[in-house]
Amino acid sequence: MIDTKTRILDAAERLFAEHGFDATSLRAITKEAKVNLASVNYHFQSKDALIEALFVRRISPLNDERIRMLNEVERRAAGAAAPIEELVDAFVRPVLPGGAPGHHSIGILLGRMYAAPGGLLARVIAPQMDAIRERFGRAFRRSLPGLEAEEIFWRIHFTIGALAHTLASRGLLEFISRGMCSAADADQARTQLIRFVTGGLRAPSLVEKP
Amino acid sequence: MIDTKTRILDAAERLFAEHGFDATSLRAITKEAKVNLASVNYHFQSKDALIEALFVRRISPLNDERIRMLNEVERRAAGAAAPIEELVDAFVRPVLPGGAPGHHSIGILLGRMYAAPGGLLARVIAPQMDAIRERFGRAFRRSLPGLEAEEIFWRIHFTIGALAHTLASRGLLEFISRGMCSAADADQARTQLIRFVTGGLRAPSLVEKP
DNA sequence: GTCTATAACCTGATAGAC
DNA sequence: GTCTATCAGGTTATAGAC
Repeated sequence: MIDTKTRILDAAERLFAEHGFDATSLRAITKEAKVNLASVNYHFQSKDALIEALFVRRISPLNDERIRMLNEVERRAAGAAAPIEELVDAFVRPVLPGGAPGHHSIGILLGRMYAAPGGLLARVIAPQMDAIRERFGRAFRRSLPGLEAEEIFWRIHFTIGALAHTLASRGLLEFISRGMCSAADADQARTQLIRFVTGGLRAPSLVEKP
Repeated sequence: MIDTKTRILDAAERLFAEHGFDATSLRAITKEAKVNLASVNYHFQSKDALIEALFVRRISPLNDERIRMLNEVERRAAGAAAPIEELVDAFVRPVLPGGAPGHHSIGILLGRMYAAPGGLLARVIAPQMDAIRERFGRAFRRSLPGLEAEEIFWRIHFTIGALAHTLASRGLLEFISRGMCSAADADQARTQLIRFVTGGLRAPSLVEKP
């Protein structure tokens, strides 16, 4: 039998992903988790704290996997600049469905969070992103020597946008393609995303070089 | 004096953008708009209907501007395939700040909506996107003859992702760049976005050609 | 740690006078 | 069209027995 705390987190993750944070009540969560209503406030202090705990549980192993893949990529490059495709793969694969063990609905919550009001991003994600920013920032600068630092930040920003949209968008791809493509196809999503993003990162600099 | 209906729409747009749909009560809206609480249910039927009306008011002129710009691009191309940069510009500029007259906070709402639960996308946006999908789909296919139809849909999907993220993301770029770049710089945002997306669209096809 | 019961409050929507 | 007053129901959070 799984313990109460974990069952609450699992149920909350599932329901938040499907209906959003505000539209999901603690009553719905405790009902889904088959636990008592008061147990949420016993194990967590509030609904907000539950939401934070839910992200913290997933993000740490997810970022560990990113760093592990990046280490592997750099090991293979043997001192040379790493191929952009492989850097992008290390960055996106762990958050895509099937990319890391034991994460289920967190992708859609992550994708939604970037646009969420209320400072969730600054409060929860940002503090855990220092190592990622440092390591991937350096790797991209090294593999994209023709770009200014500012341009690289803009392009990482757009990369995260394409990734977040792939994680969280509901039925848009199916709609624009009239059903020809499906965002649920995880292999296609990853392959197409990496190809697109790599092309974007490799685009010529906007800055005239002397 | 602006009429009540418009004042409600303006106040709702502003507050929804700042705090989200669920966290904004009708009471907060009527207070901000300096109108009576009951007038919301008189002019619109419900909160959901108000949200729909709010999008409908902005999307139509915005898509008209996209088509107008596309017409101009194709006129200049004089029968040849249009340059990708110009197609992307026609697609993104009208929704970016300053790109169309009289829209204020709608960008962040649009950007957020793609990831929103509750079928808002299917209910409100999709029905108004037929002309856009048709015209831009054809133009991109013509200007990207090396790509399969499926690949083009995937890449338009990622383009919308990067665009939505630029519209709605709150402080992420500032965070990853440690303040070097700002998403509030509309000219930079548009220029960088177009360069990145154009590179992504132009990336080589994943499909082997015989 | 787990339960019941309830406090204290806020919400969207509406009835009915003007 | 605009107002007041209110309904009916939901919400988070907590107090206190076990």
